[in-house]
Amino acid sequence: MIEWELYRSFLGVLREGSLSGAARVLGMAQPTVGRHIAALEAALGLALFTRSPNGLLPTEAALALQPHARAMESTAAALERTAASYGDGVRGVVRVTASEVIGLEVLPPVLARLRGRHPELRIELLLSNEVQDLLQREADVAVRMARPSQEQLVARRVGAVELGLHASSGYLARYGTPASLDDLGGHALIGYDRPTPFVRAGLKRWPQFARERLALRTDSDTAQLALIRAGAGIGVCQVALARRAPQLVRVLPDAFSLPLETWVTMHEDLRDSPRCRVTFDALVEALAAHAGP
Amino acid sequence: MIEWELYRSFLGVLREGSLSGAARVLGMAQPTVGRHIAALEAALGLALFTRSPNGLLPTEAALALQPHARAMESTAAALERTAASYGDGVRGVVRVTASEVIGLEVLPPVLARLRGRHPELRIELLLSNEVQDLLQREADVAVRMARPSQEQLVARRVGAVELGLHASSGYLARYGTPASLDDLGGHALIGYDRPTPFVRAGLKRWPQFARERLALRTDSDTAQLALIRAGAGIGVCQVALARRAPQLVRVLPDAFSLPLETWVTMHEDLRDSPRCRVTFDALVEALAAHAGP
DNA sequence: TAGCGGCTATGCGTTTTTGCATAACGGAGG
DNA sequence: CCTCCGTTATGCAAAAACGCATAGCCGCTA
Repeated sequence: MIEWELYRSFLGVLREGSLSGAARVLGMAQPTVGRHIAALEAALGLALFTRSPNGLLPTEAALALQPHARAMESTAAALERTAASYGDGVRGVVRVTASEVIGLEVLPPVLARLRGRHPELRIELLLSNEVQDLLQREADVAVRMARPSQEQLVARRVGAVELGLHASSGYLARYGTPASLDDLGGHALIGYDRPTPFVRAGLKRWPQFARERLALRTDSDTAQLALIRAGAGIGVCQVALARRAPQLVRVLPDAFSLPLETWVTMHEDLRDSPRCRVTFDALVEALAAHAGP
Repeated sequence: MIEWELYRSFLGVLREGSLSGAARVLGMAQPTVGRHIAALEAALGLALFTRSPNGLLPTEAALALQPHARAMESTAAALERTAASYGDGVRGVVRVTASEVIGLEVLPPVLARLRGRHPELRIELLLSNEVQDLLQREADVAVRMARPSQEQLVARRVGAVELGLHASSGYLARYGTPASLDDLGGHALIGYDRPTPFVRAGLKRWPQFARERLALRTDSDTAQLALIRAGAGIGVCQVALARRAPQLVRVLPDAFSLPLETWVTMHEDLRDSPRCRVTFDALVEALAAHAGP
């Protein structure tokens, strides 16, 4: 029987690339980590690393085992969070996931207010457009732009976030305001570099934003927003965000409008966890105010 | 940081219901397991079991944590099997999953022959109609009645297994042979108790097998087969199987025929593992012979 | 070329963990 | 009512794991 502790050291070495580095991260001594790796190699009957004076190089086998070890790690973390949710009182850690734009532009004041009311609450923000797996407890509460498909989730629709074309007043003063979608051809357009399925769907309705016609391409929504604000061109961003920035002007509001249904979700088992419930409610309230009906 | 070893003891106690029982299974001393549980409770900050003189009773929290711990366990097992697949030579363990009928009626001689050729090969048979997750390595090689949807799988179509209506010659001699589907109403029909999606689809074409019209209901395919063989009535089974049993007669072959595409699949990473490859090839060959074109 | 900073590997004393033996307790059965 | 079999909890000695200190190796830099 192989001790599960060995997998931890294995992961540490894999990440840090050396026994010493892993020992630092894991809070153990370097000989201990070395002995763990040796024990694991003996138990599995294969070489996991090739020793070298400036670190350990993982073998092909080690790389094949890495996903499993990482899965164990994230499962252990999920277990601990589940356990933590059984504690009562609004305290402890809540992992919140949202898109980058929401996380940077909308959540900070909400979370600040929330922590003002509950100082013992700790919040971990996971900003990513990839959908985290709430069932596996990679996150506790999620803000998503799509109706959650899985059962076992508490999901609340908070309205629709409207996307629209925007530019800075400075840009429009210099290059003029387009009067129709056809006018966009002569403008500096901001859009995506590698199209996701979602973007591809949008391109069918507005082919003006095809990749080759763009003056500025980036897959970062926040970078697109920053570019629009800086007067670099015309791009898509949330109408509610643009309204708060005095220099931003909406362009062709009738010709370009894309409402995104917005949902706040969490695992149904967390319904009775005070810290998650409080966070969930705060997010629902804030996003309902931010999003349209 | 919580030691992962503690989760093992936790699982053991959860399964055995007592510290002593868990200690026996885990190969440790009972005080050790007791200390592990105490340490885990202290680390998580909640009670996992209520002690009683004849065992430990899991709390609600413990039951909530159980799935996570089980996930860690199966991941660890998957990791070990992946590691084992890196050893060369046709030796070691291969986990094969298939439906009960295939596993009981078709595989035994195949596996016996296979082990005759490779005595150091060990085989674990997982008989279940639930689709095991090959990506998570719950099994190494799978025989499935559906085209695998996931990528990363090596999948080989081996033909189609035909299902047909059958009864024993004894039954037909006593109660007569139905001449049409409508005649089935007067017969003792054998079918499913709780319909799965697959069964429900079949019911649309042959409503004669609706639940309330069945004389014998069981969700076990093998039990249905045994009932048909024993002359209990008319039911559905694989034509290829019935052909091998002298007392079985096919009924209404033109009115009832259901071909099931059959696939043998394994994880693509196992392609270079001799033991998995050999097993895969043997299954493909045997099932191609068993199934029709 | 000498020195420095990174790494791994090895001995050794100490701490921690484990297993054994045993006590204490409760229910089942004669 | 007493005994037996199962359980958990505790004390203590043995064993295992750990951390510290150090030796040795390599590459980089002055």
